[in-house]
Amino acid sequence: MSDLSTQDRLLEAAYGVFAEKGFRNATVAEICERAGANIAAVNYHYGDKESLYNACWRHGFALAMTAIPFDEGVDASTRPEERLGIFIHAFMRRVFDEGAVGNFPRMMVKEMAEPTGALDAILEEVVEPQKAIMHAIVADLLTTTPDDMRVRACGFSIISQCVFFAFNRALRERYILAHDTPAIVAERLADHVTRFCLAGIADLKENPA
Amino acid sequence: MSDLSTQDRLLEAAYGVFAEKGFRNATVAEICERAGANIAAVNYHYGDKESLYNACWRHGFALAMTAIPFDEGVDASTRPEERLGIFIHAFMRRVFDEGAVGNFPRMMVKEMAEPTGALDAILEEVVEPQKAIMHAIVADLLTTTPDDMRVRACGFSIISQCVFFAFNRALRERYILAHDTPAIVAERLADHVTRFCLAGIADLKENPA
Amino acid sequence: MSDLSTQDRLLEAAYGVFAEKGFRNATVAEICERAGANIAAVNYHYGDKESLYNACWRHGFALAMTAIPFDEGVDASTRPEERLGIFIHAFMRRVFDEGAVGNFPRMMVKEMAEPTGALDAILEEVVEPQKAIMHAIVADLLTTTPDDMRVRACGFSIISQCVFFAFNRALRERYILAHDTPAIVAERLADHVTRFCLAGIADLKENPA
Amino acid sequence: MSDLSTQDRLLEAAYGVFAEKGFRNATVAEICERAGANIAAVNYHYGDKESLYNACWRHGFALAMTAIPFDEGVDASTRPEERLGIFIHAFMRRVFDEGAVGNFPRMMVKEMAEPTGALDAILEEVVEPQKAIMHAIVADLLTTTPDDMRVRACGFSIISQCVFFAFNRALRERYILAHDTPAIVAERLADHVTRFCLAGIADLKENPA
DNA sequence: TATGAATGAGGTTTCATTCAT
DNA sequence: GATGAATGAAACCTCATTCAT
Repeated sequence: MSDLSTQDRLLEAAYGVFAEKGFRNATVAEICERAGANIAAVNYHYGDKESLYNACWRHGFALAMTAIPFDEGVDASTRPEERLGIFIHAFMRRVFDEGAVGNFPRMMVKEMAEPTGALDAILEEVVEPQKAIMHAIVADLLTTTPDDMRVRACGFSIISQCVFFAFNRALRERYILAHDTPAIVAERLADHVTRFCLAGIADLKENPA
Repeated sequence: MSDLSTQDRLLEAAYGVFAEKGFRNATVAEICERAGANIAAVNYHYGDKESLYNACWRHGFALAMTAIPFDEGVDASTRPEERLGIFIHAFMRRVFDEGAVGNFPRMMVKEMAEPTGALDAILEEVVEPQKAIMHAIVADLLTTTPDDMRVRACGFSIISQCVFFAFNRALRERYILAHDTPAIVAERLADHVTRFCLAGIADLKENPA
Repeated sequence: MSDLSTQDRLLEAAYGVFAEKGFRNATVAEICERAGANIAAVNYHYGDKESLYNACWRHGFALAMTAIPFDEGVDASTRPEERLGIFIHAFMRRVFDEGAVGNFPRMMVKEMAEPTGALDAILEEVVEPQKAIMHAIVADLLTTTPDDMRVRACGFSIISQCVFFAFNRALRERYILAHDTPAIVAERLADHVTRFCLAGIADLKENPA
Repeated sequence: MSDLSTQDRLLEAAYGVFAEKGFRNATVAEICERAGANIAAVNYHYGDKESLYNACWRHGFALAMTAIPFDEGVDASTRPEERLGIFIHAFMRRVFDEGAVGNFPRMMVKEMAEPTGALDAILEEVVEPQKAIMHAIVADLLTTTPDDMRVRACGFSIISQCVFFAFNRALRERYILAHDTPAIVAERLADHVTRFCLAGIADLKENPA
């Protein structure tokens, strides 16, 4: 087991299983087994499977935000190009993390692909804050406001690239050089995406449609 | 029902259900019901649920490729910038299609997020051919060969943006202006992605790392 | 088993078990076992336990009404005293029936004591029709209309006596001479109740409050 | 909570829950929650759920007998007609009581409808004493002895009417004018039952079968 | 060729009870 | 004297698959 309480062991086990299999494919039995707990433990500590799932969202969100914040080293003097790079690098490091932090984008992608009833709340509480940060940066780069349609378009371009490799391990293994560590791959990919997007944004700024 | 054979009605029904719910969440009962067929029909005609799922992949792939090919109007004289635009527009039109064609990227995203045993074969048979087409275009743009690392990087940037809105309807409705038809949204988004990516590729070409 | 279909065997088994134990105390497992059917049979044939319960109500109602109608031998010339006797005797025979017919009042009493969501519909569909018949008779006896408060009062007095011994076997065995057959006991008790009530009604008629 | 000991709070809570839901439908968890006690409190203080149930019977019986005795204002000179009226009024007041006293007939009816192992003891300890009192009155009215068959028959007629509205609230609300308070309804109903039964008994006395 | 009935494995949840503290 | 955590049995329900016809 571990030195954690049963309730916390359940949370960690569930977080891993949900990230790996999604809500429906995950079974309470497997979660309990991984946590070294009785089959009825989920019900006792969390009421039902869905509440445990919600608890995992809160747990993962806090974990990811704390472990890899989007504004590390950022201050008033940081240029927007740099801030965008920091945002993308942070996102990419999360996605390629093979531990608890990486489970968060994996849960995200699964929820997006096969939404449970929790999707709306998640979009609101998890996606919106991150989007706001990123849109502010892009608006700076375009010297416009966050509600500019071009900001939204660029925001989508950035996010979609950041999210892509959270899909599954097979994808990562197949399309990325396997002889580098995930951390290095994340770094290189983030560099690429940052540069790629900065070029796209610059083009949009210089030549308005 | 329709004038199709039971076997074909099952295929069409299953294709829709799998696209909507993914493999595990789809039930044989619902598929049979939608097909106006007996509960035993799936096993009778396809052996088991998984074989039907595989048949849906082949069905959807052929359908998507035929209905919206990647090279419409392309000939030897078409410039690579234009060919990339055609590729991206075709992809986006598939993703935003609300009928049978759109089911294909929806199945894709679900399979990516929660892979079944079929993932490897799908990557090989479905993803690789599309990737080859697109990598050839990008290689042309970069005046290099398709195995160039920069080609792979740009390829990933392009694909990830094309795929994003296949995730789910909630995402589309939340992040895209709702007062336009899907076809118009697809068009605009494809324009944006094409331009955005061309700028990124041009940057990579002009200033090699 | 028997020569009935599984669906019908389930219905009969469930009818008996619900009458004996009430909705909550009855288990799907026991019903299936008694019916010689698989544990999943209830779900297959009736959807869920509650729907089977509702089917039992319809089954029992039809059975009781057919086997022991309230108006046997009644025609236009039958005097209300006699009609009341026939009503009470029929009711009492149902209550003391030790077979399928008797299960109906037993289900009734259990539903009354520990209502499920079905109570309201049952009161409407089962109780009201019987009440209407009986109130008409009492109104005749009192030479008034069925909505007269005295009719309602007498109706309650009659019904409560008819229902009482549906409670449980222990009650019947303890408070009724055991050396007579249930049929004979029912007969005697019905005679008593008829006479007792006619006297009460007559008193109400002769000396209005 | 209250100033009672945990044990007594459990008893009161359980008494209410058992009366409302019956033995099986009541859960130990709800009882403990209502009592502001720990989930293990029932087992700690009473051994198991069934023993607590038995304790509730004793509690409720004492409560009902003390709060609304059957012989209030009765002395040697009280005529049997009046004594019957007092008995019926007391019974009816219990049934229509909406507090702790009313819980007793409610438990009674539930136990009758879905007997637990406790039924026999309850019949012996609870029902028999009340029956003896009432039979003595009826025997007086019939100028006979309590073991006369007619006494038992009339006793049953009386009791069944007294018990009826203990079934459930839905019944009361549906069949009784709702614009009167329960206390007034009980009074009127008791008047009716008393008169109705006296007439029935008188008839039996004057015209022996 | 096709079906409707039937099944067994496995899922989530409920709940009285136990146990270490 | 009392508690909170934990448990095992058993309940209902779902679903892909099988089988006799």
